[in-house]
Amino acid sequence: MARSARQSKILELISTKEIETQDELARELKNANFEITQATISRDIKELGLTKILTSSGKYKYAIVGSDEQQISNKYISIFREAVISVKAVLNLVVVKTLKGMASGLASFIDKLNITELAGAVNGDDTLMLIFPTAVIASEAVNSLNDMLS
Amino acid sequence: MARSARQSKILELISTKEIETQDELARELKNANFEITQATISRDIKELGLTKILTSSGKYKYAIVGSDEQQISNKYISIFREAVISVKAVLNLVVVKTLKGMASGLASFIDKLNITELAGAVNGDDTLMLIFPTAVIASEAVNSLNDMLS
DNA sequence: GTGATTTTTGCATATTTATTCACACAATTT
DNA sequence: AAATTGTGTGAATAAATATGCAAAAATCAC
Repeated sequence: MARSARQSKILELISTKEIETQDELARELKNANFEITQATISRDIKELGLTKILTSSGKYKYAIVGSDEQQISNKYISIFREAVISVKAVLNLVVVKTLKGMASGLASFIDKLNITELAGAVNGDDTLMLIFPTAVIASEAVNSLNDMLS
Repeated sequence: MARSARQSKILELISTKEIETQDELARELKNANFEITQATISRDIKELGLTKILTSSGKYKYAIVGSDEQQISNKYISIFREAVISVKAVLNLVVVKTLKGMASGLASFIDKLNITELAGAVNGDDTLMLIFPTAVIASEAVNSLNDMLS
């Protein structure tokens, strides 16, 4: 479990902060109580298919980026499976319960999916809320998500 | 001029071969008669905003990838300007004459633009041909391209 | 539980990439 | 023409990243 939690945290960190190096990521993870070395981060980054991209300010930062094929998903789905406890629709909302601390990493990933009907997403520590335009679309989304989990 | 030609060649190389390191790119450039060191390639790669992405086989290779903002274009447009001699429509085709050797680098770049109406593109050494569904669309494309050049 | 097997990790180091510094050359100013 | 300024480059090196290998941790079969 620690592995997925750490990778989920990595997704969160790179999407909320401008992480320039793996050492920097190591320090951030240390703050979040993941005691880990640069070597392991290098491996995580490869698994997650993350890469450095150039920002407008001329610095490089890590980001989630489409790989060659759209085969990225597989690794993410497996993190998804480990992190998610339940998925339910409430009116036009989808509420996803996750293990503690993993909601934000998941949110970053879902953002990258560019789901057209998704109006927005907010998250706490162990809950992720997806906002859809209608209840019908929300319940369809619950079905797709549950399919992905099984 | 050598600079743009070299960078154009880099675009061609990374889109036709799986280039894994800057040293490898240096060797390929040497074959194409660009005598250059890894240091300069590092700088070219940063200017072009290229990054390594993970291929499905688990190797890293260099690729053109969307940067943070869509500000990539600027550098490419300047290569474009130096390379292009003329742009003309012929029926539903657009024929772009370029300096010798620069047509294929340009083709790689145009592919990345994901122009929806563009049915396809082929190139020789100094000519690039863009195939559009109709003559009207082709002549509109000529106008946009000429705008970009002025 | 025990032992066998697989996975994950750190350490040390190899490999790869970015940068500093010095210099060559071109364009511009005086 | 000489001085100045700017740009591009390589050599050397610093910085960042990937990896071979051994050990630790987790998982599995019994």
